[in-house]
Amino acid sequence: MNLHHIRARRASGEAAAARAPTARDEVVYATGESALGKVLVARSPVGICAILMGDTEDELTADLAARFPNRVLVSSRSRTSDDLGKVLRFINKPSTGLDLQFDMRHGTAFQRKVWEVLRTIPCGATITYAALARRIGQPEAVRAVANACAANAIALGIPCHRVLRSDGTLSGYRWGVEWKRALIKKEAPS
DNA sequence: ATTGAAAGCCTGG
DNA sequence: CCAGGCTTTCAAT
Repeated sequence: MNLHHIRARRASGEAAAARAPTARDEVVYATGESALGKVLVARSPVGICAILMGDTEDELTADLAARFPNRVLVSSRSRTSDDLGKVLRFINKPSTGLDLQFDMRHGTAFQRKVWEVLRTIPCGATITYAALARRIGQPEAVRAVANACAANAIALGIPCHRVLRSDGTLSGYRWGVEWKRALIKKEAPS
């Protein structure tokens, strides 16, 4: 295998998907304005690795930096405009879905199990923490499941806003319960 | 109906 | 190893 092959595999993202993320994997990001507030979208060579919400750009980039401490962060509107567009469109009309590839390599094995199940919850539907725990085969790990939801960096893409308490009430949300309430309302079947 | 405590289990420090 | 969390269940006001 020569240098060209190596370069090609790196560029394809497939090799990157197989290995653990390294400092060589740039994280490219940009922020935008949605109807509900500011949003940040970030991608690695593998896919979208973060979708964050917040009130100010500083807050958003600080959040990103905290989640990816030893990666090179690159602000680039041009390299993220497609992604950002999709996310903003999704917020306006969630029923259209979010067609993006995700990079969930950060996250423990347990967390990824939870996130995978979460991705199967369709727009307009909700699930309970207890049911989520059952689905991953660990019915007792309810509280750990909630923590896994809280650890999710890919808001909207991994729809942890569709998780409610067993009594049907709205529970916490990393980005504030107001966002959660607004998203669920927007997704509710008319 | 409310409140409190304990259980159960993954994480980060 | 320990403390704590986007929970849940159960017992006691």
